[in-house]
Amino acid sequence: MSGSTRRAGRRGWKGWSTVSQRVPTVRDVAVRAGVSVGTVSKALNNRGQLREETRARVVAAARDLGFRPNALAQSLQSGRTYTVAVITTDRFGRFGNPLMLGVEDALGADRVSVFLCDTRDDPIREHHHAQTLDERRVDGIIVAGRRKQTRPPLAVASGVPVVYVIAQSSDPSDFCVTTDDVGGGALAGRHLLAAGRTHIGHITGPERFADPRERAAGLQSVLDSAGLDLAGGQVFYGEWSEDWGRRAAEMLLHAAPDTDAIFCGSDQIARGVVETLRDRRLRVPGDIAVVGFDNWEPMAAGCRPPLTTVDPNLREVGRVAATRLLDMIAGTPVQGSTETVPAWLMLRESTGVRLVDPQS
Amino acid sequence: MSGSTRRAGRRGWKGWSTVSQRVPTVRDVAVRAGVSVGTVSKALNNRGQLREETRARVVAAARDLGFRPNALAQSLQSGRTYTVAVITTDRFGRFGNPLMLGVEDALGADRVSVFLCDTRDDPIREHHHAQTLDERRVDGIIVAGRRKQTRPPLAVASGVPVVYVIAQSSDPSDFCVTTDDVGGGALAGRHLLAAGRTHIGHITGPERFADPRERAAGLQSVLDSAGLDLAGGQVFYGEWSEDWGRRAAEMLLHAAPDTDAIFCGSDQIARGVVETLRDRRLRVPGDIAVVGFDNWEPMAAGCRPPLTTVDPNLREVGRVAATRLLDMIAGTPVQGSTETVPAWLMLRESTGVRLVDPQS
DNA sequence: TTGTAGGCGTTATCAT
DNA sequence: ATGATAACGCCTACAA
Repeated sequence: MSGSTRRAGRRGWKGWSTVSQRVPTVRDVAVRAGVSVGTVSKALNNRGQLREETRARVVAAARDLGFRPNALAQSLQSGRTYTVAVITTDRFGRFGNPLMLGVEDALGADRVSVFLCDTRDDPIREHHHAQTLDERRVDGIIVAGRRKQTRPPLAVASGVPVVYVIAQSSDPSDFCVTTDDVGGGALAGRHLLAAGRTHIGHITGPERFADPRERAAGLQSVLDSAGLDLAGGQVFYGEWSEDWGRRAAEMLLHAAPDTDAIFCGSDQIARGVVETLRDRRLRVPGDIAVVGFDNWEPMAAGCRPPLTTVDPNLREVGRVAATRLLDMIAGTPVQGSTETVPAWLMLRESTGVRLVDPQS
Repeated sequence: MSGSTRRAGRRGWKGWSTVSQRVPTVRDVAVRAGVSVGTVSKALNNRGQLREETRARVVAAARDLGFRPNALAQSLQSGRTYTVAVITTDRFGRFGNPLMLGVEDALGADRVSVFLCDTRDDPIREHHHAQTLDERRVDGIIVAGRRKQTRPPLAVASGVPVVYVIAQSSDPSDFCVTTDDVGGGALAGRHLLAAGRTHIGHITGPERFADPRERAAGLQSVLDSAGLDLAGGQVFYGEWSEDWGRRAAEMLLHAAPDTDAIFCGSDQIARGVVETLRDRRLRVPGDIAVVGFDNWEPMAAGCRPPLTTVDPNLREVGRVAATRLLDMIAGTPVQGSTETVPAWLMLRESTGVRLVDPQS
């Protein structure tokens, strides 16, 4: 509970009043240390020339008082807030998590705090957030979409650095960090080829999205180089659901009974596929190898057998985005207009890799 | 890209310089409108007595200049930042998502921005964040743990309202909002009883955690009232994994072959259980009904059959926590030291509910 | 080596 | 009805 007067606003405290314990300012520290406010500032920021004894006295006074510099006042005069915002349309969805982790990796080292704004796919909300962030004078903004698409630039005051993630701005001069879906598809394809599979099918999400199309293109290019055709003669586009995975697997096996590998556009789809295979008494990876996409741990690891899957490296995407943003804030011009982060392959058992137990 | 001098700090802009477009202040608006800064403030905030014509002129000037009030300056003088922080130990995990959604539900209406801080279960990190938040003068803090346990109070300046979520503070005077796991367990139990099941088993997570114990207690109390015993004669405590669900289901069926319902401590466990049941040619819900816990949509809905599951109502927990925090900030004393949010049951097919298609 | 004063952008009080 | 001015808390020239 603990409520007491801790603010300095002239309006004073409007709540129930308790002991009036003002939060200490440089002035209080100065009085206690028997010096002036200027000296306090210098002592606490290691600036200027000060006698060691004085500095120590000030530091001690600050410590005794529990002095915390007011970041608002500091920012007001420095013009830097050490604050950035992440605007996500993702409804705090699962893709946002690794991304945020990466962002914090990069930002945490720099004492930068993060405003999290969820637009819930509502342009009104987004605009509202953009305005608020303007007013708060954030140093920079990361705009994260969950799909590869082009979106209008964030309506924000000119001059605030913005980095787009996955969904890129329609303004070609804006900078964007994104995943490598073509590369991810190719990775899966090469892995299956290396495992000796030659009849590879592909089941994925909606064709109207760019992401699944790119993944399919990556796979296709690898098959082309190997002189192979897609099992079933087509990409099975559908939905991002387990159920689609189940149904599409039936279709694929019906069209191409000799299929010996299936690359899936998501781990959810892959789970559905694996379930159908099990129902049909087909062994994974014995008869058919399966590769997923996302490396969504609980989905992929919980699968039986555990799923080999393409990890789009979202955490790294977040880290890169934040790093570039910091660069822009510092004034270092970032080169290029889009940076693509390579995907990598998480090897589990669904493609026949036998993981060696380090214990044995 | 767009980088220009937009800050007012005396240090000036250290980056590459472009057109020097200062961000407009009340002063600029005042000049353009031909009035004084005080008048601008009144006009823009609808305060004091002003001629309508003047007000309009000021508003127009502000609009023309793209004026955005500097929130830092406002906060400095008002003592309110309209900013709260959510500190989570959850590594941005999945439980944090619905929680954050609820928090934003409550906060969004009030123009309050959210700092998101992830401690990654590291007390050092937590302390560091607490200090930063102190300096930023946030109006309040929500501390969210992912498990029901007692934790030391957040080391933060006295006077900042703090609401704990799920994990409660060891200081009994601190306020906490949490889930109703006993109630959730009871809900599951009553539902299964109502479905005519009388041999109900329970498979759940580690016994050392309070959450699974409470869920088990809730189920047990319902069984007691009905004069029934737990199928298998014990709660099957284990891990939060599908694999444990698979193994435990074998054990339970071995111990009590007449089991006709299984309540699982998580949706992941439930998926494992369902898989084992399918392998054994047992129909769900025909032979055995299954109830999960979490209502983790992709897990529960992707299951075949879709999983009836207890929804711990995390979004509501977040909403309540934020609402109470706003109350505390406003000075309204919150009553009680813990508020428990009721769980509810998401009905799907794994307990025999036949969902009526609204189309037909 | 230390103190003084001005300003960051805004709001509120008190003159006018 | 409007203007001038003093805070809010801090930092940094510049003066002492």
